[in-house]
Amino acid sequence: MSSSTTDSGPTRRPTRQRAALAEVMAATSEFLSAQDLHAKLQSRGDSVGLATVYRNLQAMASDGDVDVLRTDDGEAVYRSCGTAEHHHHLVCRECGRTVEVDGPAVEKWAAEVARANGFTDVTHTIEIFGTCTSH
Amino acid sequence: MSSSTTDSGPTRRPTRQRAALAEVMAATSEFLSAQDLHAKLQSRGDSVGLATVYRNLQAMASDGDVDVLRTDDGEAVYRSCGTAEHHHHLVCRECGRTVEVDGPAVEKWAAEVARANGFTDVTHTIEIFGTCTSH
DNA sequence: TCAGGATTGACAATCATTCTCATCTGGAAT
DNA sequence: ATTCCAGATGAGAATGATTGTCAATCCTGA
Ligand SMILES: [Zn+2]
Ligand SMILES: [Zn+2]
Ligand SMILES: [Zn+2]
Ligand SMILES: [Zn+2]
Repeated sequence: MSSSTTDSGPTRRPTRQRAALAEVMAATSEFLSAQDLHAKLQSRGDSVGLATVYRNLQAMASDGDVDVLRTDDGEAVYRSCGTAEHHHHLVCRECGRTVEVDGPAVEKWAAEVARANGFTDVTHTIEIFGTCTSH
Repeated sequence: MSSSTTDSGPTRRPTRQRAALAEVMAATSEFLSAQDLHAKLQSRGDSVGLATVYRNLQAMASDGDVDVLRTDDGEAVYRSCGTAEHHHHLVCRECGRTVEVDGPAVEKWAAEVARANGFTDVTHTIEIFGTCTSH
C-alpha cells in the first residue's frame, strides 16, 4: 500500500530550479513579477526556463509559501513573506517597499459583512498602497 | 500632478456609443468584462467597436462613474454602482451577485496603518468574495 | 457654416501567461 | 549500481486581454 491518505497535496520533487527560485525570493523583500524573477535568476547565472518560473510560483503560491497580488495593470507579483499567517500588505507604489500588516478587526468585519448577507466560503482581498517616507 | 477635485477634467463629448454602453451598464448589476459588455451591446443591436468599449470604460472609471476590480485571473471587470461614495463589494463567485458595502472602521484602520508607517497618498483595495444563498 | 479637436473602428501589435510535447531527472524498487 | 517512470523542465507556439495606429467621422464653439 503506497497510497497515503493524509497527503495534503500533489507530490512535489525538489529540483535545482525551484531551489534557485526560492533562494532569490528569500533574498528579496519587494513584490516581483514572474518575468522579474526570471531575469534575476538569469543574471545570477541560474538558468531556469520562464515557464518553469511561472509553474513554480504557482505551486509555491498554492502551497502558501509566497503571497501574490495584482498590480494596477493586472500583472501578478509575488513575494515570500516573513510569516505564513494570514496577513495583508502596505506597499509603496514608488519603490515597492512592503510592510506586512494585520488587523483582527478588519478580518472580523469582512467575515461579519459576509455572514450578514448569507455568503459562505468567504475570502477577501485587502491591500494598502501609498508612498513611503523615502520619497 | 494628477486630477484634483477642483479640476474640470478633460473635455468629454457625448456620443451614441458611450450612451449605449452606459445604458447597458445601468441595466446590469454584476461585474462584467469589457468583452462581455461588447457582446451585450452587439446582441442589443448597438454596434460599438471593442476598442471604444475599452476606452469608454476607462474614461468612466477614471470619472468615478463605474467601479473596476480584477478577477483572480487578472481580467478587469466593471460595474456601475448605486452610489458614487467610496465603498467596497461583496461578490458571489458563483453567480456574480454583488452587494455594495462600506465600513468606516476599515477605512480608519487602513489610513491609520499607513500613517503609522509614514506612508502618504494612501489608497486601498478591499473586496470580499463568497458564495451567496442561492447556491 | 466651418474648422479643429475629440471620438470611433478595423485591425495590427503587445505582452503576460498558458499550452505542447519531447526530453530530462529524482528517487524508489530491484 | 541499474532500471523504471511519473513528476519536472524548457523551447517555442498559442492564447487572449488590452493597447496602439491612423484614417474617417462626429461635436461643438466661433
Ligand atoms: Zn505577505
Ligand atoms: Zn485578511
Ligand atoms: Zn461599487
Ligand atoms: Zn475603502
